[in-house]
Amino acid sequence: MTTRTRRSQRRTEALSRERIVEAAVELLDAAGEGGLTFRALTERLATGPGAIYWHVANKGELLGAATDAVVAAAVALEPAVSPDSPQDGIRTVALGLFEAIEEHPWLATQLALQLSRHPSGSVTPRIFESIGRQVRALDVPRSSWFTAASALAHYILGAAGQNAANAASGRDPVPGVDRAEFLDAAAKAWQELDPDDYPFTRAIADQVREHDDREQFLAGLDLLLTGITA
Amino acid sequence: MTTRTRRSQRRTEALSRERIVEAAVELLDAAGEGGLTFRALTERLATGPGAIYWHVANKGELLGAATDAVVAAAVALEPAVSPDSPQDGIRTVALGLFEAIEEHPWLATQLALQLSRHPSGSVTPRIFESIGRQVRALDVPRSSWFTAASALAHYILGAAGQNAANAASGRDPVPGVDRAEFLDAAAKAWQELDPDDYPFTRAIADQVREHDDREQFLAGLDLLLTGITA
DNA sequence: ACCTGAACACCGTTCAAGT
DNA sequence: ACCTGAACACCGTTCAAGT
Repeated sequence: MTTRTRRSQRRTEALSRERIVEAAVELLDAAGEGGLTFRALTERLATGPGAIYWHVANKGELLGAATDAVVAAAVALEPAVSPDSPQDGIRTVALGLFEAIEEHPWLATQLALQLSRHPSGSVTPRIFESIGRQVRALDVPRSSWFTAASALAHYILGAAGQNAANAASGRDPVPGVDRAEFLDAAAKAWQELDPDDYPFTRAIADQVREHDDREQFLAGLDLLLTGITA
Repeated sequence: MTTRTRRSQRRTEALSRERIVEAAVELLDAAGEGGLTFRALTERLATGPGAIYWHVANKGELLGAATDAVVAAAVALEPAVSPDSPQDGIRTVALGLFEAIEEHPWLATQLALQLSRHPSGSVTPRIFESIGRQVRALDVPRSSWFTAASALAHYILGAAGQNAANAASGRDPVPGVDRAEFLDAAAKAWQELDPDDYPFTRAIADQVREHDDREQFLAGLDLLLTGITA
């Protein structure tokens, strides 16, 4: 069950912060939060814990750097295409983050941690900037910029985070947990709730089974965009 | 620096799942995620780890139960007042969750975990139901219920989560970290960003310093409500 | 300046044994 | 049925020592 190590022989290139962060992301992708340990990291990098601590202060900083690296890659893509409209630009940014969390489900929790606990770090401004540029292009007064950008960031990160597990199970080839089963189990559980306490949740349980995460995500985003430009 | 134990003598009441969850919430409130350990728990409950494992399966289940208990208390309050309008009802539910995260900052991360990894658990339907009831009272077609309720849940939890640290530092009497300083530091860091890379973020840095979390939260919520009822 | 690896304190969890 | 507490495997982190 343990991942086979690809390099138990001596490493050739020198260690670097970049190389360490790269390995951390790989471990997180492969086995989630619990997969990132200093022992797994030292094995993969063919080194000792002291070497890693020379380049990063502690595990928290390493998680922050891994989060920043993935977010930077996600929001850096968009300048490539010039959107038809500001609305389209916002959809592109939003989908970029949505897909980043889809590929790296551990990102959802880390994002919540980074944004709330370290707002002066690099992750928060990066996300704020890419959303904000599109907001500025929207036809809203300057005094509304901050509110609009905040609301969009909250919605996008909230939605992306909550879809993380769904999305991950959708591409996961691990036996026993595919997307249809996952949604089916949730829908079934919701339908068996107490009718007196949960009338609404029961009433929409069937829509849960049929819905598409991405469509749902974009539909909600459009509701917010409508409100902003109203 | 360690919290003084209140009961090192033998406990009088029998142990119960409820009592354990209650102690877990207290530890989480006092010292955050890191504060909840089985050792701290056994000391506080004057028992051994085996006794706790008789009532809960593992730490994950305990965190889930603590989260559910706090959320249940937060959303249970609202039937007491009957809202003037569905919009007002949604604001009440939203503020209830906002305040719960304000009082229990660890809730932000746990909510993200519960909602994404365990959607068939008790937390997700609880939140969905309290939002959904108000949505149903809104004048929107049945086919839009699910989208509207989802969008609201995403926004509310995303926003509440990202405000968690701000809010906590606002009431925290711990020396060196009060709310004004915290926001000031963030605003200052944003103003020193590279002008070429971060024009938007720099431009609104001063609004960060002056904004009120709760007003901002409600303003964003109203944008979404406008979009839903448009 | 950069790396090694043994050692430390602490963690979640188990389980034979008690009542 | 419920609880005890020693023990186990594993974790993040440190640090004297090497190059």
